[in-house]
Amino acid sequence: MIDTPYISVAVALPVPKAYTYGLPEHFQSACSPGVRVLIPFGKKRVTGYILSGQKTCNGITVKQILDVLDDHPLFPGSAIPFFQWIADYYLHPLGEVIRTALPSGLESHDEACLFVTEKGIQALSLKQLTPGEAEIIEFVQKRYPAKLKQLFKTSRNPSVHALVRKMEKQDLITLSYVLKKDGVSARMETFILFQQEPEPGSRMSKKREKLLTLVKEKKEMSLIGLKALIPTAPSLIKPLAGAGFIKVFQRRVFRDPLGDPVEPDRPPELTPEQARVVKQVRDGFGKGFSAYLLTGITGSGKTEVYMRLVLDIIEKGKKAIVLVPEIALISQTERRFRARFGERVAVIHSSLSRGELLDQWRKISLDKVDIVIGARSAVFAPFDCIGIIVVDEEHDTSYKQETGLRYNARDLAVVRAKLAGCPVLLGSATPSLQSYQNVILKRFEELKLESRINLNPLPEITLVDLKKYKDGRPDHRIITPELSKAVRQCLDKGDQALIFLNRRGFATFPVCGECGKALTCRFCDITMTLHKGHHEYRCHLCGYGLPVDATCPECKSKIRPLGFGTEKLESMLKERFPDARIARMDQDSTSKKGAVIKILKSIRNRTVDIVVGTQMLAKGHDFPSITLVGVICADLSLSLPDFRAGERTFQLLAQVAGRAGRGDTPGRVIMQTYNPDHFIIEASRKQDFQEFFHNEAPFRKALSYPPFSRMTQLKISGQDSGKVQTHAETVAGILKNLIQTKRKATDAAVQVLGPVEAPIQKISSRFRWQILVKSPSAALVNRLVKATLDHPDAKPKSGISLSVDVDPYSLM
DNA sequence: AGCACGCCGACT
DNA sequence: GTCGGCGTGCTC
Repeated sequence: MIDTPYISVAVALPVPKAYTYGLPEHFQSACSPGVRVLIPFGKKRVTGYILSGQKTCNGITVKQILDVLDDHPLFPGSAIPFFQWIADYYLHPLGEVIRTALPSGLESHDEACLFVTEKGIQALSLKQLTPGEAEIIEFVQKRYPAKLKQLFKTSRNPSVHALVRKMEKQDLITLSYVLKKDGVSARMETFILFQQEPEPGSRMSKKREKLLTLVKEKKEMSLIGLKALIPTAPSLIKPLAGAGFIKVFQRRVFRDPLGDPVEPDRPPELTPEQARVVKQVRDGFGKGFSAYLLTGITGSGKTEVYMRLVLDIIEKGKKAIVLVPEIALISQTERRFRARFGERVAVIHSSLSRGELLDQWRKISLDKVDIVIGARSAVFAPFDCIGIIVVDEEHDTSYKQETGLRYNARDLAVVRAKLAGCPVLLGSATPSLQSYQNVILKRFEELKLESRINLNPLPEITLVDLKKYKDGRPDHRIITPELSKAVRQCLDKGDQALIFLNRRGFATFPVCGECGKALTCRFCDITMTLHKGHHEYRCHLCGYGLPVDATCPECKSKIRPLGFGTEKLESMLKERFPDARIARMDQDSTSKKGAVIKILKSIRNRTVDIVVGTQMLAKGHDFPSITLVGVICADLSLSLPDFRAGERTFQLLAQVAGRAGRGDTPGRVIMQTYNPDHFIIEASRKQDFQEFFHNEAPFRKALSYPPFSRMTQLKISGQDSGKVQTHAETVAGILKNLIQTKRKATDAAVQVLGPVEAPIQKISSRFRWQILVKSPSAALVNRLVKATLDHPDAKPKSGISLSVDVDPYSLM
């Protein structure tokens, strides 16, 4: 309920501010913050989000809202300061922030559509039209409504734009705006309600009688449920309803995304260590914001700690948000929460359909659940009264959204907890440098779990120096004799092995046999990868493909398939271990729906002996019967031109190694590397986060990289490489100018690096340049970048786009 | 974003 | 001389 004559509305468009609209009295009762409204904006109608009521319109002429789109707010009013914080911090329009936070497919807006007039139809049948005109009329007649945008996209005629205008003037066609409906809506189901008994002695068919008895027993049944018992039910209900015995009505139901049921579990007794950690966090309940970093090796029971704390919070009548990394399929953690809390959990996950996602969202905002568990977007869950936020595997890169609003859900979890005045618990076996630095700075409190549950020993990790095979048989550089022997032993014992290689495809470095040039993508600045299974070379950035028999574009000679990925590795293993059943898990083998489940099931049911895969294998799934893990090349990601390459490598290796021996038998890990002495390889061999941290931190500090500084990256891209460069230089010029003029006002140092060409200079025919702004003060970076973006000359000219990445994860 | 208003080149 | 290109500016 809003009882003011005006409302402040955020528009789901890239406009920087909120707008004031008139609120007719008959809409007031349906309105509150978080409800969507249909508003006239410029020439069109668009979706807006109500932010607040307003007593005055401050003297501006306002328009009235046209309609109210929800019967219940999509987010609580308490979330608005959170959204506003995000808009300010990430320099993103508020309306777009809200749109990103809400389930997709909720925006309705007008679309320009074409219609043919009488005159147009006549002209067409009298053949008075040019072929171009006739084509447009036929296009419009073929689809209804005919979207203008679609016409522009499909037509090969470059001057359709002008032609359409001309035809409109001649009254052959008309243009008007049609409201595009919501992509998804609530699902309705038919229910049957018992009304009254038939008169005694009245005659009725057996089937009708049976149906009536059933409904009477249950008082109310869904048609689907009834159909399971009486297949002909749909045709029976009409006459019964006509006679007044039953009533048929529609009611909205929730789609069930959880599918297969999960066995409920009982909370086990906590280890003394777990109990201590739980107590420590619990003691802070009700005392406002506090942040904890829970560190503990794989298998030390972090999930159980989360579950206890969450239970405690919901018993106090508050809500909990649990964030987990985005992985293919539902993770082990999600499954365990469902097993423990059942119906009280909503799951937000990328594998949900849009409709299912909307249902989960409604369940949350209608207070039907107490816990939300999900990937990064779950941080926006529309709870009003949050008691705890948990971020599992807080170092995981999937918390960072890499398109549009480039937020980091782990950071936002901390902000939301601050605003909600509740604790936030970040957990990881391999914390991010950022979070551990926060422990050192006493912003976070560290909680440790040091022993493994059941006292299972950690796997034994052996390094194999690949340098000693560099002049030997080429295949020994891929599968070394040491690894080969270990796999053989593992197979002979009837155990399973996991072989990890973070590179997919068959040949990853196809090179011309004559001129020695690498086969690169036409549209991107990278080498293509040979995928034998798909019979083509593929670009991993834009998807462009070339046939397997492609020749060198320069000299037309044969291409030599150098370099190896998972596909080649799989075939080599098949050759070497012909008796083993081998499965491969990477983006290529799991593109079909249900493929991931199939592979995971075959691992669980032990119908495969060796599983080969990329980092897809390393995350989130539990493989109790794997006793051997082989890492083909531990240094692959070490040499990337990115200051976080080392951190990522350490986390990945530690995680992969943790897959070995989670069952009763201790595991073994063979890690092949060209740099056995590198501190990152050494630290991951020992699974020693402290060693990694104390070696990595000084390097970051010396170069003033995060966590010792804050940075924002500006990315400039476009098809014309010259224009991109010019604009990048313009923007950098504005930045440097601002620093000059503001120098006296601040003593904190700011560095501007660039503009430089991005490490990958071209993706999908777009050239890329970047500028990095770095300073110990996040606020200063924020102010500077904001001022730069506000400068009129910074606005990208046509064909150029400028995007802002605050706290970038990857500088590629 | 999308659309209108407003200033410069190739056509009647 | 106009039609139509697309470069800035606004949308309650």
